[in-house]
Amino acid sequence: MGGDTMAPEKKAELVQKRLLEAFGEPQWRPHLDPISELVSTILSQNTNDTNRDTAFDRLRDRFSSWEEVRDGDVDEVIDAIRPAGLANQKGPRIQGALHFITQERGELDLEFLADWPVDKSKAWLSSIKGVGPKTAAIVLLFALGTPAFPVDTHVHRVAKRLGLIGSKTSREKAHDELEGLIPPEDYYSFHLNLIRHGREVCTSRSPHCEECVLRDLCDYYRKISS
DNA sequence: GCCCAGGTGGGTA
DNA sequence: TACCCACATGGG
Repeated sequence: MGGDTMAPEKKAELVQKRLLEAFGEPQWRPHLDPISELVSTILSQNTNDTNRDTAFDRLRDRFSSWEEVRDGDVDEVIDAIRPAGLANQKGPRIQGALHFITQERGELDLEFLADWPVDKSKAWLSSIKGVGPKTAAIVLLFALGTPAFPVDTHVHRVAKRLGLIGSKTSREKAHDELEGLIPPEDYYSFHLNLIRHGREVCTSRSPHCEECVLRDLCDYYRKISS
């Protein structure tokens, strides 16, 4: 109670605690190298994990390296990634990103970003067409272990309902707001558990089920129950 | 058929 | 700056 008067930092701390109790500490999954993570994340945009993985595997099957994807026929790339949807956009964007990195760095590698300030890395990645704040943050957090907090549709929806961010805060702004609410060492677990919560508990279809451990903190719940 | 899925860039006011 | 929209495939 009093969730609406609680300071956002305090509420975020409580949410993190409850999520850890409910789901545990997420395992650090064996992540992809940064280039593969970037391609995989572009493929994942506005689609589901199954379609992303199918498209990613097809791409790896048809090309033996990212250099070949970069220099290959765009129609072949598009055809390979068709299962992910939006292939006509994602194909050229993937090739464009690989070209951009090569031109800027002289090679197809992103490890150098681990030594850059996070904000600079974000800006650099976001300057690539097809790479927005979410994709940039995923590459930085998952593949490079850099403290960036990715905001996807689940994180955005749940964070708004909890009042961690304003009800009209855009997804883009939510990145900065949420990064200020939690310690960087919590980004990984908070991100994954918030998404798990958004997928399995407070989904867009069943926004407030009985077993939600965050009910008393949820502005949306208070709204619909008053 | 309809809705949703770990977004982004371009256009418009 | 802040909305609005096209983009496209697969599963429930």
